[in-house]
This record gives sequence, C-alpha cells and structure tokens, in this order.
Amino acid sequence: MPLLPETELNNKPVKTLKIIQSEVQSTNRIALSVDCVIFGFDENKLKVLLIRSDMKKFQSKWSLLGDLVKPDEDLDTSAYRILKQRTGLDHLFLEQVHTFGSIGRHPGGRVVSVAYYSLINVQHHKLKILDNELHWHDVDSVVDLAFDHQDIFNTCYCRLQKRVQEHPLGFSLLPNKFSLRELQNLYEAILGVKLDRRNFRKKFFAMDFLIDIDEIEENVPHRPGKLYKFNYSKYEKRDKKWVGIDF
Amino acid sequence: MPLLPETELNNKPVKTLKIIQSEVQSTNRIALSVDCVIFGFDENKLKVLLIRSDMKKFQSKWSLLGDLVKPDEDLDTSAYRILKQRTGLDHLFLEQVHTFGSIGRHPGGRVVSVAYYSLINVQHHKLKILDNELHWHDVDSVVDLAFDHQDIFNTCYCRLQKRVQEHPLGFSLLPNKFSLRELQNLYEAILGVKLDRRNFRKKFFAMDFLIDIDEIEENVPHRPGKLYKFNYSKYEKRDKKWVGIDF
DNA sequence: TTACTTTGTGTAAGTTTTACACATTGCTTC
DNA sequence: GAAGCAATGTGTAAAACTTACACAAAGTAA
Repeated sequence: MPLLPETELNNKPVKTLKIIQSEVQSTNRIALSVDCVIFGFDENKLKVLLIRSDMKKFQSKWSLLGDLVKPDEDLDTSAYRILKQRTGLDHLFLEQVHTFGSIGRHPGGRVVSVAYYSLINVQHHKLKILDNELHWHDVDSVVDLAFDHQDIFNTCYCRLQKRVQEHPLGFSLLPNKFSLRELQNLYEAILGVKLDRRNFRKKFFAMDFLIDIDEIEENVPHRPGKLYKFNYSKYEKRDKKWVGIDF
Repeated sequence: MPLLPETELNNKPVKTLKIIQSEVQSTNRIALSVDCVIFGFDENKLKVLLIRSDMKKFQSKWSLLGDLVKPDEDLDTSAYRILKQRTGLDHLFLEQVHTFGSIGRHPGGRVVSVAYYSLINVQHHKLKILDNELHWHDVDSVVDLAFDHQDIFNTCYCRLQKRVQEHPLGFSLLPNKFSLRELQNLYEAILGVKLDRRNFRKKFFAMDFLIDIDEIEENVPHRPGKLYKFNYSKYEKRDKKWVGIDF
C-alpha cells in the first residue's frame, strides 16, 4: 500500500502534539458515565438489580447502577468498580453493549453513557444486600425507569437474549453445580419461551460441555436430578467455524 | 413494585439538579470522538476507506476517519457528519459497534472513541474522491494503523462478518441491481471462504427476498446472469423467532 | 462454426430438528 | 410400608435442512 505523495490537495496541515492536545482540551469535553444492567436468576425468574434514583426529578423512579467515569479510569475498570461497590462481588461476567449519547438524555447536562450488562449468581450476592435502596426486580416488571434507562435496559436485555444462545453465559447466573432442570428454567426465563425437555437435554449432552460430577440434588420433594458443572476449559479449546447465512 | 421507605440506610442524600449539574461540570469531563470504519466492495474485494494520519507522531500510518463529538451533537449525528464530509453520501448504513476508552489510547490526552462501521456502494462514491489523502485499502492489507485503530478496525470487521450472516446488510455494498454471482462474491469476500454456488442460490431463493427484475447483465464476456433487487419491504414484515441454542 | 466461460438447475445422502410417552426414582403422607 | 405424587431419565420416527456434486444452455470472442 504505497503512501501518497504530498500534494496541494493535502490541504490539511500535519498536526503537532501541541495542536492535538489543545483540541482535546478545549470546549469539546463531555461527561462520561457507565451504566450497568446487573442480571440475576432467582426463583426461576430473571431479575435485574435497580436502585432508587438519587435525583429529585426522578424521585419515584428506579434506575440502573451507574457513575461518572473518572478521568484516569478505563471504561471497563469503571464498570467493574460499580459492580464491586454495589454487589461486593469480583470477577463478574461483564460485557459492553452500547453507548447512549442523545443530547437531552440527562438533566444535569451533556452526559454520554456507556452501557454494560453483568451476570451474577444471586446465591453469592444475597448475603450482601446492605443498601436498602437496591432492589431485585423481575425483568417483566421493569417499566418506566429514570432517564433513558428503559432504553438501555431493553437494549441490554435483548443483547443477553441473543448472546446466551451463542455463548455459555448462562452458567454465570447459576450456582457452580446445577441440574439440567435449573439450566432449562434459566433459558426459558431469559428467552421467554417453553422448551421441550428431552430435546433440551439432548442438545446440551450433544454439545458435550457438561461435566457429570456424580452428585444429585438435595432437599427436593421429588426424585432428585443429577448435578453438572460447565466445562469451561473444554469450551475454550473448541474452534467453531460458523458460516450460516440466514435472515 | 413497592418503593422502599426512607430509612437511615438510605444514607445518600437526594440530589438536587444543582448538585447533579456541578458533578457533571467539574473535572469529570473527557473528550469524546467518533471513528468510522467505512467498508466498500470493489473488484471482488472488500475495502476500507482510510486516511493518512494528520498527527506528526503517526505520520507514516493510516488511520480511520474520525472527529471529536461536538458538545451539542448526538453520537449518531456525529458519525453521519463524518460520513457525509468524507464520502459526500447521505443515508448510509451505519451501526455503532463499541466504545474504546483505554487511558493511553490517544497521545493528545484522554479521548474516548465510539466506533461505528458503515457500508457504501463504491459506484456512487467513485466520482467523489477529491481528497487525495483518502484511500481504499483491501481489508487483508490493513495492518499497523495509527492509535488503537487496528483494534477498532478488527472489532468492526468481525462485527460485519457476523451481522452480514444474520441481516441483509450486504446489499448496501452492492449496486441496486445485482447478479447472484456478485452477491456470492460479496459474501465470499466478507467471510473469507468459498461457498458452493448451487447451495448459495438455493439458500437465497428459499429465503425469498430477491426480486427478479427481468433484466440481465450487460457487457459481460460470457452468458449474462439475471439481475435482482433486494425486497426490503418484505424483509421488514417478516417475523422471525430465533431460538437456537448452540455454542 | 468452434471454443470458451459462466449461468442455471436437481437429486441423493447425511445430518439436524422436532414431536412425542412411559418407566423409574425418591419423597410424602396415610 | 404401601400408595400416591412429582419430577427425572431415556429413544424413535418423521420432517426439515444441509451438503456434495455434474451437465446442458446461453452468450461472447475469435
């Protein structure tokens, strides 16, 4: 790929670091925030963790967990900081989804927000809800959030629905050891559909990423199911070509 | 969804607009930019439009087309502005992909960049390359871009490869009327694979979104193929359930 | 008219998906 | 401890889809 020669058509001057720096400084600066949609799975329902808005204007509304990004903080770092602060948990699944930047989206001025979603195992978290303003909501009952958080939530929920079909995210919402029934309930809750039990099992056994740990459920009032773990290391090694055009 | 009563655990004060505004003002502001990966399809190759870096530090490198987001400009608007400026074209396909915000990514200071990709019909654009610094590059030969643009490019290219299999994006890269051979060449170029000609046709005919416009190719040195248009309005009306768990 | 190149088409084999029912296990309760 | 309950665990046949593959027909070039 040859470089083009300098010509009179190259009418833009080469910029020195100084010029660039002053452009970056100037008035072109905008507040950046991160908002996290934190999903959990409890009592066979998909849940999302919300907080009461701390703004007078939205006092009766719920909102996502978020904060301004610090000037010396990576975006992902910022999202992890929020997760850690609010859930007490580390090493959570986290994925950036979309950046929301409509001019009027925030009453405090121009704030552009990078949306993430995260998946947590509610068992681990249960012990730690100290903050009375936090609340787990059924995803179905999430309506009319503060700011544009309803948009953000919807976008993240759709993303989760798509991703969970193509990647083994779901296991982050379950205990380490789970039964196939729990796994199926999870998929049904996320996707909002009923699945055939036999075909569901066949599918997962065929993928061959479940480890039979030779334990069974306890304290269930019926025949206990076998427990499994997800074989992450086998999953990592797989190489899947995926060419399948279909609209 | 009952609101929680105020308690002493609600230790955060409700914030007035003033407080919020001052938080948004303060030092927490960051420069925001948009970078566009503009794809084209020409001579059976997938191309990307690059510009020579305007920074001294990266003088010998190519970079994506981008600009700072103006304080009163939506993100998408900003991306469209860049597209319009650089290609002269309106109403292009555009999709936001990811936001890149590593601390050290830009030498001019903290700049967070929202990445988009766009698809253009090179026929329309050809007449308008006035700017000698712009250049179409084969995607295969894109290496060592300025800043973190190689990352951004890779991410957008992967996104395109995925999306083009699930949505009818590809047609934005082709002339309005196209032959099945052109369509297949496009898919092969984007995905980097060879596809079986008969099965490819069968697939598209089965999807039933191609309109046979009863014209044939001209000026080809062999039996001319039939030309088709994509039936967008039929596509919009389709409702596809898509439940297919597969890692 | 011949040679060349590319279009257009069908089928059989293999694979995947779907729909569907019954015996088994462990717990509960009577 | 027998009977009833509620869930687990398992297989098969039909349908749908995917793959591999070859030859006649159309138009161009010489």
